[in-house]
Amino acid sequence: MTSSPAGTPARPATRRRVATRKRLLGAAYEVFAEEGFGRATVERVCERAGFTRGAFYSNFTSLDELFLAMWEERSAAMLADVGAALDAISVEGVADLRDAVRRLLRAVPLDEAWYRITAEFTSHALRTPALRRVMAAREDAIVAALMPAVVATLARFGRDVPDPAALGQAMVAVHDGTAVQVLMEPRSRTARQRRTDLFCHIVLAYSTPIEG
Amino acid sequence: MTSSPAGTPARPATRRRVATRKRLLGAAYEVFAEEGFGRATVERVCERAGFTRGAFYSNFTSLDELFLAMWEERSAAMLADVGAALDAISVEGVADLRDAVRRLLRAVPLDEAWYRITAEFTSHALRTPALRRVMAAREDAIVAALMPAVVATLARFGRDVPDPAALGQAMVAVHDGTAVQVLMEPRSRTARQRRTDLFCHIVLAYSTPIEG
DNA sequence: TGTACATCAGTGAACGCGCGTTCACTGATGTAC
DNA sequence: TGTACATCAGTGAACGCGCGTTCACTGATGTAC
Repeated sequence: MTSSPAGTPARPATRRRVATRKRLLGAAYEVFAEEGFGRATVERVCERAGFTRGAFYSNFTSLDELFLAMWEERSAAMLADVGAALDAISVEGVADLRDAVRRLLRAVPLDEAWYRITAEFTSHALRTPALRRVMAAREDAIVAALMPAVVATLARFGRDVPDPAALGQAMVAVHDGTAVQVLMEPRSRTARQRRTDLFCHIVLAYSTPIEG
Repeated sequence: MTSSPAGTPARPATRRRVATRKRLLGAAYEVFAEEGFGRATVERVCERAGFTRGAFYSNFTSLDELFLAMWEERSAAMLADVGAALDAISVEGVADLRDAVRRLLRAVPLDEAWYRITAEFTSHALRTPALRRVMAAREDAIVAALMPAVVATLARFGRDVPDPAALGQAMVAVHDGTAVQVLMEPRSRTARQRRTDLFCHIVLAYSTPIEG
């Protein structure tokens, strides 16, 4: 996934280069979130990062490449965060299922900037076959990484999940679908509460009581 | 919602003008779907419609205005279509609840171009307060227009819906969330089937058996 | 129905701007002694 | 640790393109008789 081809690139270039890449990736995050994918330009990203455009071309070959690199970095980081939060929940004491769901949802940050980037990436991926595969792979990775903790937590409340993959896909869909609603009406408590309700319903619908 | 201010504009301009607007709106639909919101240009839209750029400025003041006009027209049309399909379902004989859900989903076209435009609009709306309101209003209209038929159909299967608004919001969220999944993996039957399953679960979770 | 005229709607050329992309160059960084 | 040198990384100027926006103009459309 990094830009190094077959041969080992020894050290990942110089410190300076690493720092420059990092600043460009950070600037890309902000600019893509603010302007949208189509409106983001090399010029704006470099300006935000405090470089001239030449610096960009010395590190990336296209905005697409930069966007993808940024997205992979961020989504991997977010997956790790959520995973850790989930593990914490499954260890900590939680009162009941609804409480567990509430904590789970709090663990997934409803960051507007990140959501915008996701939406942009989705649109773009629908237009670009290679990105579709990247996105599908990421979703599989998310489901694979998170479901064990979800299943474990449900087991502690006496519930078995016969088809974890189906529950995973349902949770991702419901998360995405309700995230927009909540972000569109940030003040509305109703939207947030209904989101939690919906998650509880899903979790119950996809699990069965363990006998004994 | 149309561009006429307070005073009645008598005839809606000349036939020619009406035809030009229509062609521009159609071209906008295609170009926005293909290029994305940020990459669509006045030049491309006019080229697609077979006009020079001047024609655009004679009819609209900005791409934003054209986009919004197009979106409102299309989403209203789609709402009407789905409403009609729903009414048909609630009248026709359907075997069971799952069958009703399956027909309902078939009534909502999973058109990729339209989905892209929706995704673009969502991203854009998140960045533009005025558009947020437009989008929230549209969602309310969708729920208000469709729920009566949904509730009626459920009643025919002996189920009561205590909170139609909550079910409506849940259905919209699940529709949007699963639509991406299905469009991302168009060949996968699994995705489609899980989508139907999820809808069935939701419908059951938000309704209760009628006594007697 | 046909003709003459007025108004309207889209044309196409012009201007300028922002940006993508390249590249010779310079200052920063790392290495060898 | 300090110095000399080689390489590397980002600079900034230059070029050109695509596009937004304007506007005088012309051909199309509608109206009055």
